[in-house]
Amino acid sequence: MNDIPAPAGEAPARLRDLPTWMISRVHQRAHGLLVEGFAREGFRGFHFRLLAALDEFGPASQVELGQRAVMDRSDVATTLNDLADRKMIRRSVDASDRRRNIVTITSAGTKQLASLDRVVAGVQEQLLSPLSAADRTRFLRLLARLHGGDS
Amino acid sequence: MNDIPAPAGEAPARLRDLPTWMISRVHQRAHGLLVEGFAREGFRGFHFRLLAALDEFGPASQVELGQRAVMDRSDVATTLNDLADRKMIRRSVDASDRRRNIVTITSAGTKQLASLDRVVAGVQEQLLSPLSAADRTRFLRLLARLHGGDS
DNA sequence: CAAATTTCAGTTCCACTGAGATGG
DNA sequence: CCCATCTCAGTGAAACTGAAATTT
Repeated sequence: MNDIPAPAGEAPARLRDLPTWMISRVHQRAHGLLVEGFAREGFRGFHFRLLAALDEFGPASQVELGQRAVMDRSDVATTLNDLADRKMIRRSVDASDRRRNIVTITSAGTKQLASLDRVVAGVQEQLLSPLSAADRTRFLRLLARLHGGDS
Repeated sequence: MNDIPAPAGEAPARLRDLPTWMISRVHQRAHGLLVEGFAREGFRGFHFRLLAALDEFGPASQVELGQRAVMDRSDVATTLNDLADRKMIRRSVDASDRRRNIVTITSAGTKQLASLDRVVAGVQEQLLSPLSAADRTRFLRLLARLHGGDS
């Protein structure tokens, strides 16, 4: 995914010092750690996102889940198929609108989510490890202001 | 690339508050702005990265360029083909090792690079616009410490 | 009949891999 | 003979698109 080891400090200053470049590099690293962590448990980020949305907001339609977890409708469908196979979610038809599936997290799903939560927490720790607790707070506050600015 | 409008504040707190999530969102936004900006000039990020590396380090082999610009050898080859078609770089065989191409930026390339520099600067400004000058400095300093921690 | 939801197949885009060609 | 470099075709993953099936 575009990360060649790149002996530190070799990139042109023109790139190296760009905010967008640094953000991109940090993202690459975070992404890699997450993929690796999830894979160790046999999952992917999409699984986590959907389980987290279900856990936090309760049963929901697939469209709603897609909005919550910021996922394409198509990826929601295939990821839910996968989660259903593993008995971590259950689908039932919405009685009040039979076009709709109501997706519910199972207890196995809740249990797995707790385990993935630990993976995710470990990655945050790993990623932020160069910063002191106070600096992490400062960094995250600033990051939140950038992030909040998205539409 | 995974960005569905997502009415603000809908994501689960479990995701929304994660450093990795915020970084990912900021990266998506930055990436989108860059792609859009480069496209307006008829280029892509790869073009900019290679031109910047050439401008900063002078003529180089393709392998070297790949390391500088953090690009796959294959992407280097095809992107250079493109830049050569547009007369922005020139390839010549290294006399001391005829397996090697020496890639040189042309004056047209230098001129185009200046124009892409303006695009890139505009994106940095846009991305960081929610922060004051002082906060930008703080943010970038912290970001650099995370970024530097990569191997 | 028009609109919404889910699903599936197909497309597109991107990055990487493997191997051939050239040369040291 | 083996290694390095460049190139290109092919592979695989990821996300999106279009359309069918179902129901409102």
